[in-house]
Amino acid sequence: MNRPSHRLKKKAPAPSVRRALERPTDGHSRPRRNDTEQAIIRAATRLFREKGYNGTSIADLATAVKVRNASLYYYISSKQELLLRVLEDGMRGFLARLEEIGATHLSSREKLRLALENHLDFIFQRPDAVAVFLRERRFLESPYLDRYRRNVDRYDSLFTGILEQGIRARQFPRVNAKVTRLAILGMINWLTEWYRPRGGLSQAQITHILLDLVLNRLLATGRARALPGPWSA
Amino acid sequence: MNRPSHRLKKKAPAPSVRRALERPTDGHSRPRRNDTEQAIIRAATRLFREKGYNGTSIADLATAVKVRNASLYYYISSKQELLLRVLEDGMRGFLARLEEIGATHLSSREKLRLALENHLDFIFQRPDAVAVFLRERRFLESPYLDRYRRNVDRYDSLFTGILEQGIRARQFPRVNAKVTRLAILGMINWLTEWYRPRGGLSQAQITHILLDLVLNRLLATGRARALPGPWSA
DNA sequence: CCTACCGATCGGTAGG
DNA sequence: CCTACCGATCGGTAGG
Repeated sequence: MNRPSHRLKKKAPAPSVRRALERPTDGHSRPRRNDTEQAIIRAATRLFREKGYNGTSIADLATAVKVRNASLYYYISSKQELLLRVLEDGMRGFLARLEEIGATHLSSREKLRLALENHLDFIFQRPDAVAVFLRERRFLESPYLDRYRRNVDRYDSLFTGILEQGIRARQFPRVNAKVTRLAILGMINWLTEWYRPRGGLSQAQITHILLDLVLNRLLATGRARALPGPWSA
Repeated sequence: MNRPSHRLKKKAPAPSVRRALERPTDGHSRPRRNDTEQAIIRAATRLFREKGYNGTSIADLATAVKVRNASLYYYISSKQELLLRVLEDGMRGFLARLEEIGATHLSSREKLRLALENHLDFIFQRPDAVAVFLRERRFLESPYLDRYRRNVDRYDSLFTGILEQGIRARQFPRVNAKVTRLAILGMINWLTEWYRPRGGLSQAQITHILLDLVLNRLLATGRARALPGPWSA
């Protein structure tokens, strides 16, 4: 494959000029700093999911955002810091909602239902962010890791709290809390590996089936067994 | 940090010589080709799990195996081929056993129990291989990917077959087979993310709890509910 | 946000 | 299984 000739001749307009030419002249033209920052984080999220953190180069990201490699360092200080920001951006809303649920005075069963719905909604709405969280956070190193670990711990402890409270209150059967928590998270998180928007099942169907599996089967108390839903066969 | 001086002086013995000196002079000294090949594949499995495929360099691997970078290419033809061999090495025994189980004339419930035990045994015995299979196989490219895909498909279809047969035979409740299969695999595969040999639970305990969750709760028919085991609370 | 540039490392080859 | 070597790419910096 031939190199593009402007690599050699250095005659073609630089990206910023090209963008200005392509941009509609309707007034709200120049992207603000925050817009570009957000664009970088979202593009990185998508690329990190697709190619992995270590498989994504700064050049890949610059191409996706349509700036020069070096320009990215106007917005981020390192690739590690970018990973941190991708993770925090992805986690923020999710964790806030889980905190709310934990703070209500609903029954453990209702809390768990809401927590699982929150979890599933999030996977459907930001699948790339969740996949990066699950697969790539292990590549975060000190000092970024330390700052981030609290988020993960908080998430674990909120979830565990709901489950253990429910077991103590006899709203759930006397299962092993630790393994059951991890089993439930495994069921749910595994969605990021197989869910595709054009698959045979809608988001509502999948949510219904999984909630039924967890609440009415895995954690059935022997009393309240729901009827099978329309999609359960 | 200072470079080791032999980098500059080129006086220290080369690795092969050093190994010969360190080797006990008891007769069975020189490793055979197959031994070295196997050592490479096992070291790669461990490194790919620890650092990811893209995070592991040929130099990392050469260091682990104690040969020069270039020497690895006497045994493998490319990093991609190495990944393929790591995956095949990890999958072989597992798949063979699953085939055996599928070919028996046991009930679906018994087949599923054996399939899950096989799956769990494998995670406990070869955690690195399973983790690499789950996380890194997506980095396998054509033409290696094509050759490998059949293994994955076979594994899926064997597992699905057992579950669907059991649902048709009314040995399992009328759950959605696809989602339930993925939920069970998620529960089990998630083990690779959290199991640590020095954790609070033994392999036997975890196996017992997870089998109880799947067979007696998730797939309870309403008739046979096992008593809670000694570790279930 | 750009041009210009860099040392380190990457996977891999030639030839023995 | 080694020495010697390579072109490409890596994440990142200087200076504007």
